[in-house]
Amino acid sequence: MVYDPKRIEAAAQSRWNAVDAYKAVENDPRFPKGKYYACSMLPYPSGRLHMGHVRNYTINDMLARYMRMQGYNVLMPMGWDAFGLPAENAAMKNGVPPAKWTYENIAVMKAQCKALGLAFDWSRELATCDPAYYKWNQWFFLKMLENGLAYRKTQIVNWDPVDQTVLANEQVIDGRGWRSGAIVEKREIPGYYLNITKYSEELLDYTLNKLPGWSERLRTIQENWIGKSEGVRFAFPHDIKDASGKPIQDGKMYVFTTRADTIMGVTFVAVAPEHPLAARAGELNPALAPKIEALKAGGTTEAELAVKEKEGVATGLFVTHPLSGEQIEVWVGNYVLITYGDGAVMGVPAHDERDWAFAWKYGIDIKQVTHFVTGARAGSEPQVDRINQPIFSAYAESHWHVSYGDKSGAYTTGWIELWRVTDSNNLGTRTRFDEMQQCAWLEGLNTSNAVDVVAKALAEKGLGEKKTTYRLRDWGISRQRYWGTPIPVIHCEDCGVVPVPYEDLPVVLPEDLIPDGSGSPLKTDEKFLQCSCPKCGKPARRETDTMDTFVDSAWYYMRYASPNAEIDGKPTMVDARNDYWMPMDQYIGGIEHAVLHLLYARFWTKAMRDMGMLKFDEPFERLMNHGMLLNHIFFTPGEHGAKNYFPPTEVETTHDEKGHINGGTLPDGTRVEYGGIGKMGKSERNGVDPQDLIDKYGADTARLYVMFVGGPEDPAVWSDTAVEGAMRFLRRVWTYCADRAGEISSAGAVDASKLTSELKTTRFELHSALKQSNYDYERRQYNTVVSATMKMLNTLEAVKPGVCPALSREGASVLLRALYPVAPHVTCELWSDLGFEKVHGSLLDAAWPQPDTAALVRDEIELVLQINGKTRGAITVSSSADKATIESAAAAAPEVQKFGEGRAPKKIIVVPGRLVNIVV
RNA sequence: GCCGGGGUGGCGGAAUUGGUAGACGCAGCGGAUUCAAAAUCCGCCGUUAGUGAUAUCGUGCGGGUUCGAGUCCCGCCCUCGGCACCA
Repeated sequence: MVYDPKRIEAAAQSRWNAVDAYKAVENDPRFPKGKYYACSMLPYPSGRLHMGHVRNYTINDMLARYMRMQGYNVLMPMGWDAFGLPAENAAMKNGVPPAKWTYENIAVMKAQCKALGLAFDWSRELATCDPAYYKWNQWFFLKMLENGLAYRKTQIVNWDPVDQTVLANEQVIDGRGWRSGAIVEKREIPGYYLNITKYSEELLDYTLNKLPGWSERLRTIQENWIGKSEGVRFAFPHDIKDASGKPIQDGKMYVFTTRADTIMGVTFVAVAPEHPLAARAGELNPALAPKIEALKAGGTTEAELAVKEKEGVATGLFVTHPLSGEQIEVWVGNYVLITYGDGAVMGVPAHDERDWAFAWKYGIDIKQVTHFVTGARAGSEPQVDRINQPIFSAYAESHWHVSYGDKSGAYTTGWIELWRVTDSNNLGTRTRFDEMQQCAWLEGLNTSNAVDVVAKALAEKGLGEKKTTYRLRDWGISRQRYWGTPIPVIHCEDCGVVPVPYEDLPVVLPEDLIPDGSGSPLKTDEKFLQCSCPKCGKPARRETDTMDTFVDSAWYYMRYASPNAEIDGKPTMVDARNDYWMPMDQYIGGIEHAVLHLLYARFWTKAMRDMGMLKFDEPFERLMNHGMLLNHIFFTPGEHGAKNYFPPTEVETTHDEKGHINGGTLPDGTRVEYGGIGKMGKSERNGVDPQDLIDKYGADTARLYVMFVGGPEDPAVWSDTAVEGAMRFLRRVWTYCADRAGEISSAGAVDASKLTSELKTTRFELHSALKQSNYDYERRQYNTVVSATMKMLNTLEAVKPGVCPALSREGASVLLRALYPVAPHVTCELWSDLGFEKVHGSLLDAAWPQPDTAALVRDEIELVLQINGKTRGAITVSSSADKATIESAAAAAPEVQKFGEGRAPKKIIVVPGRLVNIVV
């Protein structure tokens, strides 16, 4: 019988279905080791699975099946991130309501998941567009309103003119909307915010110290995102008045700095073009207004890339230095951001790179107030008390280099905080002058002490204090979209904004609307809009904004853990089952969610905890980011630098003399260029449809291939021929078992004492491979797990049928179990065909095979023989040989004479079981 | 610029953490089978020299530690990812 994946896989899947094989139950007595919750990130139902999904879920599936055989009660659920923009776009294009499109996609993708044989517990499936789910988004939103964690405010927001919606900061990439790519505008709009910044410090603390199961890489990304910065916020007093005669900002221009120790070096202040002082300067001097306006242009868009040049204008307005009392001129600078801190900075050209560039350009004083002191090296310290432009030439004459940016050691013009080269032969080591001079009261202090002293001096004058700022902002969740969770509030002419009462939830989103591109159809849907005010009962209007879809994904994994939750007979968001499964033991998903989703989910968890709804601090114990799937890119040049892409399957590749791909030809002979390797995607047309793979080779081959191609976290390049190889291996497994079905199903246990030495070696190799497989399962290096199973088969095939049925039987039983998590269909089929099921029970719950330690012991072992650390041969000794025996055997080896040049051994190093090294 | 990964055959990658570098697979070459092809099976497959046994060099580059370095240390180069006019 030939290997027929279609038949085998359909049969296996229907058997699993019939017994509900993957349903997880809390405290299931079958599993003594307790729970294990392994979950993949919720997919968006875009139409069909792509290879990234296959990889993600196969990793998840291998882990789940392995852990179950280890005795854990495994939960592996699946659901759908079903709200969002693509459904609206598809609706517009096809004239079908988003709901219909979404549910149809879900049906297709669910069928594909089943075809892949993934061990999901479908009884916990959820779709975030289901009112039974999003009701709890609304419910918790109202709770947050009550607790002050959600609030409404008008703010300048990022407005995407194409998508007609507000974007979060993180959804703006290079000044453009993350989906539409349109240049983002600033708009004032009212909306709801969630107070994630309340948890900044806790989120950071856990990121840095309490998430050992997260990669360094991921924690760094989150740390940067939270962006903690400790410094001093203080004011420059002034009496600049607005048009009505009132002092602007109460006569205090605030700035934030991390280097308050350099405050005596301030020679100017710079404000953002949007700052009130800039606006006033424009009013007072109309000639300045257009120049200030021009500085805005460089703000958040192209200019960032194009114009690195610092630009500014002097305003002719002055503020007072809070400590020295000096008059300091206010400049407007294009490098000052209104969105960060107070939109103003103190300018210390001697000690800040940007300030230096700015001052250098406009001829502003540069006043140095700290310098490097090391004294650790011989040679005279440079005498510096004031930096002026000519200082560069002064430095040039000595061996003290002023080095900025240029690693060659040549000095270039640029900002100098006087990095001193400490060793002329070692240009990489730089030391920082770290003590104060010039200001007697700061003399001799290092940076951090000086900051404290300055902060104290400012505090005494009531002008400032130490302050910690974070880059993290509150999470704006209002979206001017239709296909999302309705925000449960009502607008009443008399009472204002009134929350929907809990008992009226959910506010159901009508599912039959079709957006036409002119904004949310909710705005014109009277059936949805009309309601009465919960407070006064008068006719009122519903809120038409819906929630950001990151709300949906912030807690879905807890709903998996407690579907249809209820407490005392009443429906709830989560229940005690959540505390059984959570926190999640292993979360698996793409690195693209490193900040957005993960940070929101962590925040949401902490908010629920603080409302007494759960008992843990963090949702995800361990996190794995599977690598991207890449493929070759081929194209022909089009007009205006555009490229016409061709799927790699249509291209016959050509190679250069080194064997590297350098292009290819299409079936019609057209020459195409090679565009290198890139992420599989629609735009480059280099994606591979998993359905084609399943149809052609079967799910087991598709799974085996994506696991074998590389480490789970590494990027992987697609290869057609490697897929053929995966299929070939499974066919050999099938053939091996089929050819020996008789001897395998009837044989008894191996009697090791009766094996020939050749068969002992075979058994040794089998159990060695098993040992490797188990080791690699534990560290989740699934590509070498596959290697190990291939070794097992290679070893077993070398013994002819009939030679040792007992060993064939043992081999098959080990191989099938080790291979099962990767290729569950074919192994389950063979497990049952060969009669193992009758003895050991279902493969799903069979005991994981352990190597026989006796089989791993050999009578004789080969030790590598090294002479002076170079491998020169090998010696064979008894495995029980002691050190002295090995040493004398090694010393007697002919290689010692040959390579030792007749000298007597000085030293012999024996590494047990590995090698012996003779030093002569 | 700062932070974090990573550089190993023609290719994907392995090396159980300092102990035979290149496991396993792909591609390639030679052979068997076949009327032929596919499929399958057997053998070879880092470099240089040699008919060969074998020797030589070899894990991005330059040093170092060690009996022994892909692995540890110092200094570079390249590459991927994150953050950033963040004050």
